[in-house]
Amino acid sequence: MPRNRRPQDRDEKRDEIVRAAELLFTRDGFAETPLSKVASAAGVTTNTIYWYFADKDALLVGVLDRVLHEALAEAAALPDRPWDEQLLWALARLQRYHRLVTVVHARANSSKVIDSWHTGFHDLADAMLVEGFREAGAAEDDLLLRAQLAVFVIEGLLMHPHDESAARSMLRLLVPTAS
Amino acid sequence: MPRNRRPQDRDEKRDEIVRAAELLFTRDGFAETPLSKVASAAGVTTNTIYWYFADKDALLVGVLDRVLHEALAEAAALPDRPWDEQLLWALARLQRYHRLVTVVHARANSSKVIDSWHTGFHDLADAMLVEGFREAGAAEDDLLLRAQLAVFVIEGLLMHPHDESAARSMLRLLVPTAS
DNA sequence: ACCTGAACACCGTTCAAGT
DNA sequence: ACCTGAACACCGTTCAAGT
Repeated sequence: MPRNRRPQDRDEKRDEIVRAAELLFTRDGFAETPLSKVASAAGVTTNTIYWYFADKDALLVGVLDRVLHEALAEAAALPDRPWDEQLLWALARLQRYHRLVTVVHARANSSKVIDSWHTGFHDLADAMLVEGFREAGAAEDDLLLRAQLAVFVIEGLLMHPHDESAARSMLRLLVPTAS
Repeated sequence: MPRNRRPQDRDEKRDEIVRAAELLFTRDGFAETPLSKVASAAGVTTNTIYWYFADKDALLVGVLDRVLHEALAEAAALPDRPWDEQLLWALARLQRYHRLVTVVHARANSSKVIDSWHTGFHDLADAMLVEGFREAGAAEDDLLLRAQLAVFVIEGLLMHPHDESAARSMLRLLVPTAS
C-alpha cells in the first residue's frame, strides 16, 4: 500500500482552493461567491472542491484556519509593545476579515463546523487577551471579563465603519493603565 | 379615482406576511427559510410576496422595523429604573432577535436597504444610549463613545451564548456610577 | 390593484463513470 | 486516489395572464 503517495500535491491543491476562497470570500462575501467561482479561480472544476471539503461551510473553516494562523504568525513576529497598541494592531490586522466575522456569526447558528470553529476561536482569543490584560496590570478577578469585553468591542469595531481615533479611544477605555 | 380603495386590507395582508416572516426568520434563520415557507405560513402564494416587497431583503427590513417598534413600545411603557437595569432589560428583550442581529451585519455588506436600516438603527440606539448615560451621570465628553461601546457589548452578548451573571457584570463595567 | 401558474437562472450537492 | 460531466433539488425572481 502506497502510504504518503503524494501528500505534497494533495496539500498544495487544497491550499490553492483555500487561497482562492479566501480572496473571494473576504472581497465579495461568502454567500455572494458561488463555488463555481472558487473552482475556476483555483483552476479546478466545481465538483473537485468536494473531494477536499465536505461542503461549502467546511471550505469556509479552511479559510478561517488559514487566516487565523497567518495573523497569529505575524503577531508573534512583532516586537513587544504597550498593550493598547497591541489591541490596536490586532484591530487593524483583522480589518480585512470583517466580512468573515459577520458570516461566521450568522452561520454559526446553522452549521455545526462553523459553530465549533467559532467556539474555539473565542477560547483562544479570550486566553490570549487574558494574558495581555494580566501583563498590563488588570485586576486578577475580572481578567476574563475584560478579555471577553475587549473581544466584543473589537468585533463590533470590525463590523461597523469607524475612524481610527474612535477605535483608539474606545480601546483605551478598556485598558486599566490608561489615564 | 378610488383613493384609499382598501388600504386596511392591504396593510393587514402585508402585516400577515411580515408576522409569518418574523416567526420563521427569528426561529429558523433568514437564509434558512425560503420565501415559499413564509408564503404558505401567511396563506399566500410565493409570488404574492413580491407584490408587497421588492425582494427578500426588503421583507427582512419589514420584519426589522416591526420588531424594533414593538420593542421600543414595550420599553416606553416601562417604569423608570436604574440605568444598568435598563440595559439589562434591553439585552433580555432583544435576545429573541439574535439571529436577526447576525444576519443584518452579514447582509449589510451586500444589500443597500439592509445597510440603510442598519445605519439608522445605530443612529437611534446611539442617541438613546447617550441620553441614558447622560442621566446616569457619565462625563459629557465621552457620552457617545460610551453609548457606542455599550451597543457593541450588547450586540456581542446577543451573538454569543452567555449566562446572566456574566452579562450583568459586563454591563456594570460600562456604567459610571457602578462601584 | 392584486394575485397566480409557469418558467428562468442560479447554485449547492451528488453520483456514476472515468483515469 | 483523484477528477469530471451530467443531473437533481432547491430557491429567488420575473412575467404574462388572469380578476
